[in-house]
Amino acid sequence: MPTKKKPQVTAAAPARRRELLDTAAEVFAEQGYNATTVRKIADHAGMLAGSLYYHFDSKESMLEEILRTFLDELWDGYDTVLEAGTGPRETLEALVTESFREIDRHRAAVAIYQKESKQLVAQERFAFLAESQRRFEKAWLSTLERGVAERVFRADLDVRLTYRFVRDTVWVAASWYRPGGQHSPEEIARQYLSMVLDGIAVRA
Amino acid sequence: MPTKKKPQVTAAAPARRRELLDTAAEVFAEQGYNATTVRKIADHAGMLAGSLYYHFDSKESMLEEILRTFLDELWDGYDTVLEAGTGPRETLEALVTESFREIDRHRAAVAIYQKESKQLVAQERFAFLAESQRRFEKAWLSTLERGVAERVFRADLDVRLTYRFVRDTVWVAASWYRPGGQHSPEEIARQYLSMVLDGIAVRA
Amino acid sequence: MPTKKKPQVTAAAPARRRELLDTAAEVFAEQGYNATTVRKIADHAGMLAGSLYYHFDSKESMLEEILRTFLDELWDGYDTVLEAGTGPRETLEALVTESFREIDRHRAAVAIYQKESKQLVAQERFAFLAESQRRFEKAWLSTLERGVAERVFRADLDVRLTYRFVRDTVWVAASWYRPGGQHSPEEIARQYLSMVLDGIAVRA
Amino acid sequence: MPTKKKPQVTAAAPARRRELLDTAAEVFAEQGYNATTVRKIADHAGMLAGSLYYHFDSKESMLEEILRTFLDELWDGYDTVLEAGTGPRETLEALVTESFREIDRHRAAVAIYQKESKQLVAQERFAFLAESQRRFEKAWLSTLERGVAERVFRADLDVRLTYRFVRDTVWVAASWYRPGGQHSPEEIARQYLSMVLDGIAVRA
DNA sequence: AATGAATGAGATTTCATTCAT
DNA sequence: GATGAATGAAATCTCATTCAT
Repeated sequence: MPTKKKPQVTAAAPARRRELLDTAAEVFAEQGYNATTVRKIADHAGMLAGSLYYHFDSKESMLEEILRTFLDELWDGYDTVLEAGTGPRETLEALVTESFREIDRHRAAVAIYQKESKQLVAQERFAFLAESQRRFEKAWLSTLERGVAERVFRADLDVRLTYRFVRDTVWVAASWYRPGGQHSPEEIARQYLSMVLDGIAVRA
Repeated sequence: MPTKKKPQVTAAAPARRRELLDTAAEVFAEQGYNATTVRKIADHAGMLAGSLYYHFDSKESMLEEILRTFLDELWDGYDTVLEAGTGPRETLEALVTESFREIDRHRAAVAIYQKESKQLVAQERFAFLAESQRRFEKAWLSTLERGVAERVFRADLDVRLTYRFVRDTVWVAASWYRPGGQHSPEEIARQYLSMVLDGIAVRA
Repeated sequence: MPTKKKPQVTAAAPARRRELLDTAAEVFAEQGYNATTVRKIADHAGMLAGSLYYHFDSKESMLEEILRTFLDELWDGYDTVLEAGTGPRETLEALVTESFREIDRHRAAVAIYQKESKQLVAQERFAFLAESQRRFEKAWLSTLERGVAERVFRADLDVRLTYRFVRDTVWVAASWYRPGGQHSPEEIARQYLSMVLDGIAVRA
Repeated sequence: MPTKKKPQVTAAAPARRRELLDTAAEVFAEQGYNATTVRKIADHAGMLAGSLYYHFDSKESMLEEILRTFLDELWDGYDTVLEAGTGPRETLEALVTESFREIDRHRAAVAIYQKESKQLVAQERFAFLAESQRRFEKAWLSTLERGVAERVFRADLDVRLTYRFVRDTVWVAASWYRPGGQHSPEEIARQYLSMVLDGIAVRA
C-alpha cells in the first residue's frame, strides 16, 4: 500500500478520533469555542497540546467535524420523520421528540451549535450550517403551514413568529439539559409539547 | 503634573462613555465577547485601540458596565411590575411585555447576557449576574406558583420546567429581534403570550 | 479623520517600516528566509517579536515587501536602459552595469531573490516574481537576439543558453559581493563585461 | 533482545538507503532543506515519517550523507583531472566538463550544495564543506594562475574575480539543468567553455 | 482626548524525533 | 522494517494593555 499522506481527515482510525472529539465537544460546550484553548482540550484528553495535531488539522477542524457529525445524525432522524407522511400535529410531535433525543445524544454539540453557529455561518468552511438552517426552516414552516391549512394549528398566529417560537423553545433546552437526569428526553418532549400545543393557562 | 492619571472612573463626560459602550455592546453582541478585539471596537468608534483606555480600565470593565446598566434598567421595570400586586396572569403578561421592551431598548446587551452570562458568573467581578438570576428565578417561579395555586395556570405542569420554558421562550427572541422591524415589542409580546398561555393548537 | 484601520499595509509611517525591512532583509539574506525566526529579526531591531506585528501582517508580508520594493527599483533602472534605444552591445553593457548597481544598493534583497524566488513563485502571493522573470527574460533575450542579428554577438551560440549564462553570471555575484569593498559596482561590471564579451582566453 | 537498537549506521541494506537518500535529495533540492519536512520525504518514499528513523539518525544526517557522497565522487573526478598534469587550458576544460557531468549525475545534490552550503559550513558537522571549498578554490585558482603565467589566459583580469566568475558560471547551471534534456552535459560544457574562453562578442 | 509604538503573556500550530507494537 | 501515536521544543501570531507625546 503506497503513499497515503494525511492520516487525519481520512476517517482512518475512528475510535480515538471520536473519543477526542467527544472530549473537545464537552470543553467547547462548557467554556465556549473561543475561550477553549487547545491545551485545555489536550489536558482533558490526557495528552499534550501538540499531540492533538496528529489527529486533527486544527482546532477549527475539530469544531467542524463535531458539528457535521451532529447535523448528519440529526437529519437522519428528521428525514425519517418527514418521510413518514403523518399529519401536521403528529409530525410536529415527532420532530420535537426527535429533537430532544438528539439533545440527549449530542448535548455538547447542540449547545455548541446554539451558541456559535450564528458567528460561524459567515465562514466559507461552515457554509453547511446555513444549508442546514434552510432545510430546518423549511421543514418546520411547512409543517406549521400544513397544520394551519388543515385547521389543526391556530390561524391567528404569525407563522414565522410561531416557527421561531417553537424552534427556540426546543433547542435552548440544550443549555440546561443534563442527560441521565430525572427526566428522559421523551418525558421532556411530552411536557414541552403540552405547553406549546395547549398553553400554560387553564382552559376556560 | 499633579496627582494621578486615568480619569475614567470619574463620571466625567458620560455622553462619550455611553456612545462608546453602545458601540462596544453592538460588537460584543455581533461577534461574541471573546472574539471581539479591542481593536474592532475602536475601529467602529473611529479611534485607535489604545485610545479606549482613556475612557475605560479594560475590555472587561466595558462588558461589566454594559451588563450592569442593562440589569439596572431591567430591574427598574420588573420591580414596578412586581410591586403592582396584580394577579398572576396579569403579572406574567406584564413581565413578558416588559421583557420585550427591554429587548427592544437593549438588544445588544440582552444578546450578550444570553450568550456570555453562563461563563461569566464564575468570576467574582460578575457575581452580580448570579444575584440577578436568583431574583429573576424567584420572580417568575413565584408568579407561576401563585398562578397554579389560584388555578389560573395548569396544575399538571412541572413548574421548574415551565419556568425554563417561559424564560427561554422570551429571551432567545433577542437573538433574532431587530428594533424598528415590522413588529413592535408590544405586538410581539402579545403574540408570544398568546402562544405561551393558550398554545398553538386549535382548541377542541 | 475618521476610521482608518490597519496602519500596516498602508505606507503610513514609511521611516520605521523601511528601517525594519532593511533589518529583516539583512537577516533573511544571511540565514535564509525559512531559517530566520521572527524573533531573530526582532532581536536585530531591538524589540520583541510580537512588536513587529504592529508594523507588518506577517513574516511573509515582510518578505513580499522587500522583494517588491527591490523589483520596482530594479525595473525603474532597467526600463530607463531599455528605452534609451542604444545598440545591443551598449544595452547589454548598460544592463549589466545597472544590475551591479542594484546589487550594490539592494544586496540583501538580491541575495534573497536569488535563493528563494524559485520556491516562492509557486505561491499566489508571489506571482509578481514570475511576471518579473518573464519581463527579465524578454529584455535579455531580445537584446541578445538583436546582437546576433546585427553581428555584434556570435551566432554560433545557443541563445537561451547564452541568456542563462549571462543572467546567472551577473546575479550570483550578489552571494559574495560586499558593498564598500575594494571594487565599485562599476568596476566589477567592467571586469565581468570584459570576461563575458571577450572571454578569458588570450586572443590568438 | 540482545545489544543495541538502530542498525542504521551499519552499512546493511545499502540499496534501500541509497533509494531513500535519492528521494530525500530530490525533495531537499526542490523545496529547500529547511522547508522540507521529514513527512514530505516519507510521503515521497511511500512510508510514514517515523519509519525513516529506522534508516537514518536524523534529517541532518541524511543531508550530510547526500553531500558527502556527492563531494566524494566529485573529488574522485577532479583528482583524476588534476593529476593528469595537462596544460592550464586543457585542465580548465576538463574541470568544467567534469563539473557538468557531476551536475548530470547529482543534480539534486549540487542544487542543495549551492543553496545550503553557505549556511551549513558554520556547523562542526559540516566542516568538510569548508575543507572541500578550500581544495576547490586552490584547484581553480592555481589552474588560472598557471594559465596567466603561461600566457594562455589574459593577464589583465583580476584572478580572484575570474575564479568566482568561472566557478559560479558553471555551478548555477544546476539550478536550471534537467538531465535527459536536449543537451548532453558534454555539449553544455562545450558551449559554456566557448563562452568563458572566447566571450560572446564577435571577434574583431 | 487621542495617537503611535511597543510590551508581554499566551494562543495555535509545526515538526523532528521517539518508541511500543 | 514499518506503523501509529505521542512528545516537547520552538515558531508564528494575537491581543489586551501601557505610555510618552
